[in-house]
Amino acid sequence: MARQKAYREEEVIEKAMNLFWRNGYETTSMQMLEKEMGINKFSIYASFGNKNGVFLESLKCYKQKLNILIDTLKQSKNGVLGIKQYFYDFIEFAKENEFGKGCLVTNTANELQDGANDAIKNVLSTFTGEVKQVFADVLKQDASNNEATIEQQADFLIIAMFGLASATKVFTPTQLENYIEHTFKRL
Amino acid sequence: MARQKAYREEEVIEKAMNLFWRNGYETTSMQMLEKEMGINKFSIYASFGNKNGVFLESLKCYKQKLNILIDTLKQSKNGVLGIKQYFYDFIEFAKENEFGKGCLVTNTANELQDGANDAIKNVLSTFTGEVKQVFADVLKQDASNNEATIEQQADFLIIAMFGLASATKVFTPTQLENYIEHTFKRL
DNA sequence: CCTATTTCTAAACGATTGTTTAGAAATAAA
DNA sequence: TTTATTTCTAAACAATCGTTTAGAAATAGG
Repeated sequence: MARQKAYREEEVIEKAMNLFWRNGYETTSMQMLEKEMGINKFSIYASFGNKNGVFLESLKCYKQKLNILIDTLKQSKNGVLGIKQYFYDFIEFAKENEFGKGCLVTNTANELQDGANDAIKNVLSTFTGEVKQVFADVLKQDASNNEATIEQQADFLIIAMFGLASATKVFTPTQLENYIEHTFKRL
Repeated sequence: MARQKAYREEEVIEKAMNLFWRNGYETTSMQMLEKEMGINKFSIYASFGNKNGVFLESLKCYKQKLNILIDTLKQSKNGVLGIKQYFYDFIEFAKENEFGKGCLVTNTANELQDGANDAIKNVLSTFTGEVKQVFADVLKQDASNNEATIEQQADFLIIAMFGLASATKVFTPTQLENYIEHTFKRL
């Protein structure tokens, strides 16, 4: 063998993920990634193939971080109140300054065009489906919900969550709180 | 005087607007604008200054189109049901193929970074404020609503609308309908 | 018709994009 | 210490970005 890497891939990919999270895919250039990750373009390409590869690994990294919130939701026994708490937890998770930076997945969905990379599209739809399933499982805790209403409520909540994620980038904390309270008022 | 323009600015800006609406600001290049608007780069710069100028005019054009829906809402006498109808009207307004293309304003808000153009930022916040005010005015039709609840409901609805606009790009018509029905169920 | 003025064509501008590459620096194994 | 292999630096790649410009084409007023 020979010379050894001067960086750990899990460490630099987390820095890349934060850059994509704040700036989006297109706005984040290889030059910015070089600077933020602290390694040369050569090393980036050697480790991740290309910009798309860096992004796909960043999505994995993001999912790991979000899974902490989702696991908390899975373990909650408060039914729909657990989901409400997840909404609040997400706001904290996405907080940057006064406003938030949204969700890396929904940000990407918003930015994505029709001709976008299929691998990325797959990650996005898989991700959304998984979260919706967790919502549905939690809603099942209330035995009075039949299958059809659970499906409808889960669909409603995943779109509400999608909207909230985008809203964190533009609306004030008070407005977001107001939104969550109204969303769960009669659910 | 001398040679006359071979195009009408209101016509070409509508084509530009549709391009921005479908593709976003960054993804839309001057080359694409040239092709879609049917005029040369020179003419674009002569008429609108630069890419940002084209975009600002496109936002005005978009607002004119959306104002038709908003005027309908203003004239409705059904209280919150008028707003619900506005939500449905918007989905139709944003429809492209199976999915929608969102709202040019909210798409831009999602795409925008902190360092973005101030003129654009102003248009966005002004626009959001105006729509929220229309929501509030309509909610006042129900005399049982006091000022505080009107403010809260208007805030809730503007975020719900913001989320719906983004959601049209990703979720199916059935899911969107489900979302609207749940949103207005107990309002 | 001539001239002044404007629009249009088409090429080029410098900067930046994502990606590649040649060669120096480093290090494990012989 | 030499050698083989890998990482790293730094420069360059072609393509595209938004923008500018020189000159041809067109036309209203003299």
